[in-house]
Amino acid sequence: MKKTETRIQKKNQSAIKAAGLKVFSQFGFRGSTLDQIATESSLSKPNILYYFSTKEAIYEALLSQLLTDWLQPVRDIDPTGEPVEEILKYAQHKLKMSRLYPRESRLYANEIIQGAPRIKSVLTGELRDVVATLAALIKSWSEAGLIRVIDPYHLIFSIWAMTQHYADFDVQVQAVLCEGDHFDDAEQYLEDMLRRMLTV
Amino acid sequence: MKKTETRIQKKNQSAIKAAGLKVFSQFGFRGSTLDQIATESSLSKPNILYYFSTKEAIYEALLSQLLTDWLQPVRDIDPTGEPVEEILKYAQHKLKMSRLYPRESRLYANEIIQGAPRIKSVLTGELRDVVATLAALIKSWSEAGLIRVIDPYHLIFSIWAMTQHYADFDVQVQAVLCEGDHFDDAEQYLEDMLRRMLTV
DNA sequence: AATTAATTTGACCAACTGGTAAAACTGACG
DNA sequence: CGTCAGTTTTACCAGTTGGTCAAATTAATT
Repeated sequence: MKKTETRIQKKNQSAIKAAGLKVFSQFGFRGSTLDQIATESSLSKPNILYYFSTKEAIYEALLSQLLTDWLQPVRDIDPTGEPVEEILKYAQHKLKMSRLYPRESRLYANEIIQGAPRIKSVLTGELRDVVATLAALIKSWSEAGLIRVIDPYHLIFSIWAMTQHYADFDVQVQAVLCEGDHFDDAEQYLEDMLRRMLTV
Repeated sequence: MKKTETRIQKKNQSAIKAAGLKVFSQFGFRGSTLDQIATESSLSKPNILYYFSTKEAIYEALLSQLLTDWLQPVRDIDPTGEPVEEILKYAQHKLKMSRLYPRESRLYANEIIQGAPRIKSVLTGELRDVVATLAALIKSWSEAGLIRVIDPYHLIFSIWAMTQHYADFDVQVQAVLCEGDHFDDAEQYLEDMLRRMLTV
């Protein structure tokens, strides 16, 4: 039963998490060091370990919060709404998250690429269920003739792949195109693609 | 002027590269250790350093070979061929590489996510040029009325994103769907999508 | 078989790793 | 002011890291 969270605690914990996000998202769990996080957060290493008992605790705090935010937009899809618009809205939300929180996206990408050792149970549990529900909804829409017949799972994968690409592969996008923000173009392209794929 | 490469040299160098690929693709450069590569290749650590002077040398040997293989399919696109089929063929080739060489894909993904510190010059050089040429070709096709008007760069990005997704995020795909090979379904989905996007 | 070149090993190192312990400091509150 | 929980620092540790070196072993050549 915790009640009092000092103002200092709040400040330092969020500073550590911000620094951890920066470091972990770039180098992955094993490639990151407490010293980097210490430098980045302007705190001493033992001081960090005063708030988080281990390096892993920081990483897992970040991951668990991430997973919550990650799945929410899927749950926000309205089964009674207009199908094409609902899917479009979801894709746009996902793209906006890539734009606003690219580090979170890269942190997640790193974890998955490394075989998801710390969140595999969430993937086969919560994630799988949420996606199964969404896939069933999409299938029911296409059976009702509201959208074109389409493999719901690969549709979802394509939305994930394309939206996250602009966060995870940002340096490549920046290298191929000129430097700058390309999310508006990406959104337009994505909308065009999804409308083409979904309208009967 | 090298000519004689011992049979032992060939065997060990390729064993080291195979082990390095396995380790680096999972943990990234900083998260991987020579000891892991040594164990994986069944060679002693000093023996590895007899063939590659540093850990970085192994990593860079892998990366440079990868970049060559990576860009070739783009160059193989025939400007005089049937546009939709050429683009489709390219996407299928890319997907097949994800299927056959997922580790290479993850190695590349790791490098890019980490900011591409060792290949940024290739990205803004060779890659950018090759992609610019392809984008110009696609644009000329759409101007000639052979394919629908479409942003060539984001088309390319969407192909990259979707094909690489099945290699890089394999654990997630396996978790959401049942275990098994989903590349055939992915290919079908991708073909459907590209035809919808490209046909006038 | 002898000699030479190529390969492998064991012992070692300095720098860095995650983490600990206790002392020293700080700030809120009676 | 005193006190005491909350916070920070200094010094430290054992294990791991990339890498070296010379000696020992093996393979190729004469």
